[in-house]
Amino acid sequence: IFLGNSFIGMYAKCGSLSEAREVFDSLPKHDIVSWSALIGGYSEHGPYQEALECLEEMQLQGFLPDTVAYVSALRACANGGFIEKGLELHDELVKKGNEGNPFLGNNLVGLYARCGSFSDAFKVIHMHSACDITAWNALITGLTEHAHFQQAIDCFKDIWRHGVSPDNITFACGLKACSGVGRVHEGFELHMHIISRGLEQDTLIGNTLVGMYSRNGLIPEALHTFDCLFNKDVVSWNALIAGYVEQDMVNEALQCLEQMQVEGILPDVATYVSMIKACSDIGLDDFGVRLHLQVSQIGLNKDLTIGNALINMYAKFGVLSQAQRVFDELPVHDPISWSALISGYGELGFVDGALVTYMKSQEESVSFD
RNA sequence: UAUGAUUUUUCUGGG
Repeated sequence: IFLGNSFIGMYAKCGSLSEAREVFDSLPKHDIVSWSALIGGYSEHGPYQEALECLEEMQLQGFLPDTVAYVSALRACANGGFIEKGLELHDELVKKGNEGNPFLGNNLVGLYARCGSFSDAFKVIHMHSACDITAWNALITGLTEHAHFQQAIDCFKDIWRHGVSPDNITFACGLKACSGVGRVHEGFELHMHIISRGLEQDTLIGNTLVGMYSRNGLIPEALHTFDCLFNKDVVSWNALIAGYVEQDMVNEALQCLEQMQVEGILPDVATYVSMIKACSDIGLDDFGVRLHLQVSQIGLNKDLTIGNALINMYAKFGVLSQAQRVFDELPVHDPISWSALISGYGELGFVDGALVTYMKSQEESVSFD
């Protein structure tokens, strides 16, 4: 059963929920961990509703969920936006005497922050004694993701006043808040502060700095920060490349792609997505095709984000047959894949293709926003 | 000393 649980956990973590379910169903006996691993998978990758159903189901079968199972289910609520259900679960947990568990308070703050209920998030963080730095990090992240950049920055500064010690994740969150429109000055100040604390070589913080400058089109600053990093990983390169692509500096991006491999770092999904985007942006069709070939050789043409980028690229080049082929080779589609293909047909005046594709999407009940 | 939980950097369409 331990071995079975590891398999469930492994499949659940990489999002192969049907496989996880299969292993689960094939086990003669389950324990709390089997259920929690499965719930954890559904909470992360969906369908989120399924996580909650599992929680019910395990209780029907006589298992008493522990805090791990509950916290996983709470995460499903956060990801799926089921805020009411999340509160209900939280109440159950508190009733069972779990107030002292920091996972709980942290998770609740995360739930509120992700759903945009910031006054509630603040309330919990101020009242719940068991919140730690993780809760603050979640709050800053939530504010940033809802584009409340100044509030996120203020929150970041508040941490010191509350006597909580920031960790490297906190600094990354602060920097991300400063990456929002028009806040780079604060980001620069924070950069100086980070240097004064000797934290600029931290991989997470260093990469976040490169990303902040890069996203804001401050290429010289991004490049300088990048050059100063002792240990450049694939994320560092990706952050720089994304900046170049954004500025249409495709030659520089290309040089990065070569140089990173010279230095022994393999491009990953994010690298290829940026490069494919670069090709579609400036109409570099021959290199785009070469990239398509490359990703196919390593099986990444089945990756959703890469596939979507390729569909978009071929649609822009007017090669709908190839766009369709990439689409067909994808094991799963999301609304972005569908709309990239549909608008590709539409742009070129292939009304039939657009309509047929739209009809198919409706047969699969895809919803567009 | 190896089965499960909360926060974090780079990433996809159209506008």
